[in-house]
Amino acid sequence: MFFSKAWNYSIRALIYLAEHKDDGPILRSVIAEQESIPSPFLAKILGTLATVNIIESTRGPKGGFVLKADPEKITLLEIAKLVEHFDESGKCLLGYGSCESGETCPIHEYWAEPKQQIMKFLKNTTLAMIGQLVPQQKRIELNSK
Amino acid sequence: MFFSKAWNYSIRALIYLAEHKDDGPILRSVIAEQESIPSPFLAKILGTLATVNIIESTRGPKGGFVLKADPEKITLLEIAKLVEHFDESGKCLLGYGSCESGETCPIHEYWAEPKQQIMKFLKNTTLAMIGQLVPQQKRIELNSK
DNA sequence: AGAAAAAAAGACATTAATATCCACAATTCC
DNA sequence: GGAATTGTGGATATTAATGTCTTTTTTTCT
Repeated sequence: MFFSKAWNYSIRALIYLAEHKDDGPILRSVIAEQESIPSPFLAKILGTLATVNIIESTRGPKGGFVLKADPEKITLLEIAKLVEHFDESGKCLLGYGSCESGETCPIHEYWAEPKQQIMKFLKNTTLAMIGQLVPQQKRIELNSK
Repeated sequence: MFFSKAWNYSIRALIYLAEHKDDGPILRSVIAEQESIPSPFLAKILGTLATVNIIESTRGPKGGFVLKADPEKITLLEIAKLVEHFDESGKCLLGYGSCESGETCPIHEYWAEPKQQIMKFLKNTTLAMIGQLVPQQKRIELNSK
């Protein structure tokens, strides 16, 4: 899968919140159902997103979650670093120590291009870009797994 | 890390065996020490590689493991499929079902290029290519983690 | 003030990957 | 044939990610 479920769920929850930015606080239970995310697990994710002020939470009746950050500025990389231990360093794929101290191990010759593309994807893709592109209907049926 | 430890260990063990192709059977304990791989874990990996005839095992004194397959034909993808559950399908990064039924979800627009590069890397990189390029000395110090 | 709604927090369970250990089987050497 | 060596297989432990449950705190509404 390349990225964790937590990352996957985070992006989907944020897209949902972006689409309902003006509807007032959204219940976790609603996001969980609409996006097929385990509700208690989502609670933790939303908690994390709230602590770094990407979203805002309010308690009590009429409470819920609202997107606070600018979707143009939320990148996939930021979420990856937040909810999983994403390794942004140039660590060698095979774990050879020499690659980090200037002298690159030669598997880098082959890995460099894919890696660069992945980083570009994570850095340059924003929530706004995804949200715009994913029409509501297409997201209704989710994978069972 | 993108790829599992099992994958990482497999590649490194195979490179070691490729370099000692003509030295007769190599002990698991030697590979484990030289490549800093947990010996009992390596046992399982070597077992897996042996069952699909990539390597050959012999028991008893003077026993050990010998590379059997042609390094030119062992690809990184083959190992990934063998020792981890590598998902080669075009499954949507965000888990949206529509992507698999012809209509691609629009995050694919951004993910397509990195994904293609990764697959190219895995399919086209062979053990022979890595082994040739990695000089012995460079591989001595391994990452602690 | 009291009841209900909702998030927050923390304990607990499950699963998969990683790692270790031990008994067993096969082989070699004497 | 017996002892030592080495892989094989199965049981178990550890860790991290995922998933669940319960209690507490905050807020709103009556």
